[in-house]
Amino acid sequence: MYLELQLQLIQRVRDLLKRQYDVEFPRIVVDQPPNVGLGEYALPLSFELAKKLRKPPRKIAEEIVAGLGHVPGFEKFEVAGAGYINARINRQEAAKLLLRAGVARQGSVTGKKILVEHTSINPNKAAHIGHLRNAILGDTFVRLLQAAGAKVDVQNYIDNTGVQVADVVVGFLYLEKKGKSEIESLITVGNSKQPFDYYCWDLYAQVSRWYEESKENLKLRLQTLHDIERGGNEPAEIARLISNAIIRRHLETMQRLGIEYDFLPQESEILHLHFWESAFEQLKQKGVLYFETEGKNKGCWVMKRAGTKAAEEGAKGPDEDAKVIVRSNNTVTYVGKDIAYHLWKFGLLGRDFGYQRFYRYHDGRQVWISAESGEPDHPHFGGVNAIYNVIDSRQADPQNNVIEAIRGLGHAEQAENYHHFSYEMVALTPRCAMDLGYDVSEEDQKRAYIEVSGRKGFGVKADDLLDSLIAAAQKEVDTRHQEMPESERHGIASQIAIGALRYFMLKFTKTSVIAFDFKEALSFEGETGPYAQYAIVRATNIFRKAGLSAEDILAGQTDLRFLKEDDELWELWLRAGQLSSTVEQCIATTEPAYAAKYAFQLAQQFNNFYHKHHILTETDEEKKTFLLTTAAVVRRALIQSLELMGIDAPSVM
RNA sequence: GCGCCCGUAGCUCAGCUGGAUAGAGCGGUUGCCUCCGAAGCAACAGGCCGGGAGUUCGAAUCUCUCCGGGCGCACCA
Repeated sequence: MYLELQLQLIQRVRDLLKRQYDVEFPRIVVDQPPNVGLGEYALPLSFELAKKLRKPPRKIAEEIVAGLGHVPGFEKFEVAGAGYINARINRQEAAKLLLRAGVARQGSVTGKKILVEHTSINPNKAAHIGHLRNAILGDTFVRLLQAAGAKVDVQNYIDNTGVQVADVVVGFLYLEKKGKSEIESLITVGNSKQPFDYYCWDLYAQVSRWYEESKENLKLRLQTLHDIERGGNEPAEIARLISNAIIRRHLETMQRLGIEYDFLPQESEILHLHFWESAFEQLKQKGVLYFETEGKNKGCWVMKRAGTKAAEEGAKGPDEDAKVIVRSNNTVTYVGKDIAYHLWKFGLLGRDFGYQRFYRYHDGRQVWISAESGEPDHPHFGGVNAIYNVIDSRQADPQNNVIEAIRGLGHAEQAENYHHFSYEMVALTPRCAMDLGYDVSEEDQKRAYIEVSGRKGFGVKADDLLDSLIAAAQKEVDTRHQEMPESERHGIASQIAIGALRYFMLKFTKTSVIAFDFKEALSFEGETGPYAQYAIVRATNIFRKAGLSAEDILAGQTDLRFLKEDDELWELWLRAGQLSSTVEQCIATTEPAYAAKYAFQLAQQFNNFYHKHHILTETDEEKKTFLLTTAAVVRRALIQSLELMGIDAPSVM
């Protein structure tokens, strides 16, 4: 509701400026006045116009107000302060809009086909808190795009032929002397003391230490890596076995959080289906790559590194800054493979994966995985308008190189629609690390935070964290709902735990490093998911107690005149009406944290309202109906805002 | 050396496409459950917005510079 009116207002002002002053304003800034008593929109544009028109801002503001006349949906316009133009919404009309706020999405991404890649954990160990931030950010962004009317494919890239998988293969073959069948029995549920991804977590850390013992050990690593890349040998078969088992574990872990995928493209197929050869031809043809004949990169195919200045004509010597794409031994680097993969995403490669069914969710949704020869009947992936890669900020350089390669091939539009959804890492506070029993050097103890490291086996596993959260939530539920059957209490505890975890990962902006702290993450009070869930439960209880359904109340009649008289109540409605502007804001800035902020603030305002107005004992029937409608409108907006973040609204708490 | 990110209340963070009195949560102090559930509400205390200079009618927000912290810059992925 808020967004629609804002767009209408901007259009009217733009037309007026053109007509009255013959000026074009590319971007008209719209703020909100400090309090709703002054109106719902504030336009500071007269200040900027003052220079151009050589008139005092107040004078300009007055002229604009006079020129605007009546705008549908608005009550009036006023000049305030030194020259603000404040716009007042017609509250009753706006409220009617909000009451029947159907879906009718109309946003910047409506109808677009978008690919979001997230999670992309190396398939060699259990998922940890850093991976959770990635997956939760990605999944929430998917939900935001879908809410705005986009068609979204969710992909989880699997680097199944890289060093990390090779390391675990080395661990099994040379440290534990285990063969295929023994590994198979470790994978099979019931045959091992711990889940396979946990087992590999420890083995991976062990191998990393073992490498430091001798150069010989490192040789085995390289040899194993080459075997896996080539395929058709025992290490490669074991790698496939491990990778598939770990991917299943990751899918299960993420499923606990309500995170699902459509397609798992694997590096093995990018190699074996010769995606690179096709990309290489294009890159050579367009001159994006050139063969270096001197300097340190002699004998390699290289490209100009993104962000570096183009070498001037007279510059002597080779561009030592260049990024190597094909090594002098003719093998292709990671960025090279990534270029090919991203050409595929945009449908520019001229090749496709084979597809096989891999995993099926309870709701029937099917996850596909890449294969050399796939099933004949499969959905089509790739060939999208825009992509978002949820990848941590440390990979900004390689990501930019891929973008520049695509631009260099002449695909300027695709390069513009290639978004590196960059976020900062999750780290542990030294305190937290020591509590977990890790040895922390004196040097590290002085730091604000220590990076999580799979290689060192240093971190908090996703499943462990979720288990602790569920246990903590269940303790609370148990004391409040002794009458409930255990399974039901567990279900609610899970919803609360997921709410707490997902909200925790979303409340920080992407650019902020999360210094993980158990106390904060395990909290259900204050700015948390459960706080917002609790507000919904309170609203639900009102309707339950009154024997009414919130849906019926929304469909029924109510006297909206109270909105004219009470600024606080109107503010609540207004906030509820800002849900779609929040979605747009999140998408435009690729920042889901705004959705978290919005949900919390709305819940806060609702709790305030709940405390102030005792609805069920209200004696004025008209007022009572209106208050019930208010609760229903806010409840619906709260539920929708939590849905955007993948957080359920429990029936009770 | 070059590039990116961060520095706002005791702690953790919002606010940064310049705009009206700098916000929240936690922690601290103090109130509020015969009343729709207190996982809640209210109040108080707490800030040269890292330092300096500049642009502007106006700067936490933009520019420059310095200081402090983090992360990148492989013929690794």
